[in-house]
Amino acid sequence: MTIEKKASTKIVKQSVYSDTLTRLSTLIIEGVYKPGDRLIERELCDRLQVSRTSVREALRRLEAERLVQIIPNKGPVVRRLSTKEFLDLWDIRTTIECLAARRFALHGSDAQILALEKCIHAMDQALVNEDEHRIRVAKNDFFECFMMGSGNFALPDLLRQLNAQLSFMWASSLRVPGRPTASIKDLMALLETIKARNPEAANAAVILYNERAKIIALARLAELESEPAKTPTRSKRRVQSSAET
Amino acid sequence: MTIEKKASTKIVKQSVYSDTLTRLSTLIIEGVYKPGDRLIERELCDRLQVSRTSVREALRRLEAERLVQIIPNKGPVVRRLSTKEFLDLWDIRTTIECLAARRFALHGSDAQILALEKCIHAMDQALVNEDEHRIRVAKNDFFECFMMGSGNFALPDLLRQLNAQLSFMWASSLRVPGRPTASIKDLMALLETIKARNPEAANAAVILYNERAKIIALARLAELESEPAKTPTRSKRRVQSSAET
DNA sequence: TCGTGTTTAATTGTATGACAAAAATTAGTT
DNA sequence: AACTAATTTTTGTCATACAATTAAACACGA
Repeated sequence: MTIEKKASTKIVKQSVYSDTLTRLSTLIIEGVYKPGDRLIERELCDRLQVSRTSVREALRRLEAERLVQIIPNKGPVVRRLSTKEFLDLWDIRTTIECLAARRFALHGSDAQILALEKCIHAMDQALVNEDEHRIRVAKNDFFECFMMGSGNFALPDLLRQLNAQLSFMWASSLRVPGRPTASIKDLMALLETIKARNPEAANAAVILYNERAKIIALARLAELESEPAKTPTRSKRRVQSSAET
Repeated sequence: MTIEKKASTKIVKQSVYSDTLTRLSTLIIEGVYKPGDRLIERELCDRLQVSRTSVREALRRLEAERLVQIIPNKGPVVRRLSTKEFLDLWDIRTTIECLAARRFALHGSDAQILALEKCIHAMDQALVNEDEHRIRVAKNDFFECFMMGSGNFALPDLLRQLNAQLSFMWASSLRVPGRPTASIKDLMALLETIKARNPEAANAAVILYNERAKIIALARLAELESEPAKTPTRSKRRVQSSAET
């Protein structure tokens, strides 16, 4: 198995496609395009300065990752989750994390445990500073560490995909006052079970942590579902101000 | 002003893209293109009679689903699994199935249980007749039922994706004499636990069944790894008179 | 004002041609 | 056979085209 090494100074020229993919998914995950929004191809071409070919290839990829839904003859739309779909995904995510936690507790190296601890602290810091961007990065790092520590190399990708789908509430879960601290505590507890090399406890810790986070997320979801006065495909030209229903 | 009548024959005209996707993934899953094989775009265009545009979009999709790996400047290749990767995926699959089994046992309707039973019988039949194609169909049906019965609508897709990745040994696991019967027995046992509405037993049944199947799969994998006549280094290939205009 | 049918514009789905850059193959030379 | 130069394939990307479909704008009668 080859492990790729990235030289620090080396600026890797990405392909137009992969570049487009990254930028587009960022636009979605960061909420520039919101669930339900149409993604008009030409508009994306303009914004990203790439050809329709590349945009479409990126869209196909995002469709596969369920971030975007491509409706025949109508085009791509940012995927919107029903509460049911949300819960289904959450359940899977929890299960996956449980697997990771058990394995981490069993096989994780001390170095990996240390790395995980650092990630949690970084996240704590970011939360204290209320730095939205850093929080996101820290969360990603945490999950990356968590999954890698499990020793199952297919997990990071899978979880990344699940998280992307759930991303619409990601950035927001920290807006709930008091929650962040609680989150960190939950993660600390998880860390302890791993340190103690106790897979069953780790499993339980993940469930607990996910159960609590789910409640917040559900609240956020309800909030989202009530507010969206979805503008019917209007361009920048006109702004529809009237609210119906 | 043409009034379309689509009453009896519901032949839905698929898009070229989705058609291409299906056909291409079938070619891979059924082993026409084997792990490691290069997928030359123009070749695929010829074979499938579609434009490069559509082929490339389909390939991007398959890349996202990890059936194909697109190597920069080299092109798409049918993904090949190392033993480690295989085990990692298998572990995830088992976990996912466990989740499904527990939920099925808890929430599955009687009708769904019945459907599952039918699927198992259909599979049994197909195995007895040694009808390769029907076996594949039966397996798909079984998993579909199994996942749907769980009530988690995100599961069928996820499992389908995992199975596709593991597909290289799918068709073959039944070649091992004696295994099929054992498989069916394992599934019957699982069915019983679900009927008994016993989630923990169902969980255990899935683990058992997966553990046994894994052994077969691993053997098959070793077999595959030893035989491939791939040419990693430069090899001289004799070109017989392949003149062609 | 409100449908409701019609015309017009925007958008998607797909194909084709083009071309530089990177790889693979062939041919030529030692 | 080993190495290198020349040639052909193949990829990655863009631009253009155009039918089919959908959405928007418009017009008109109730």
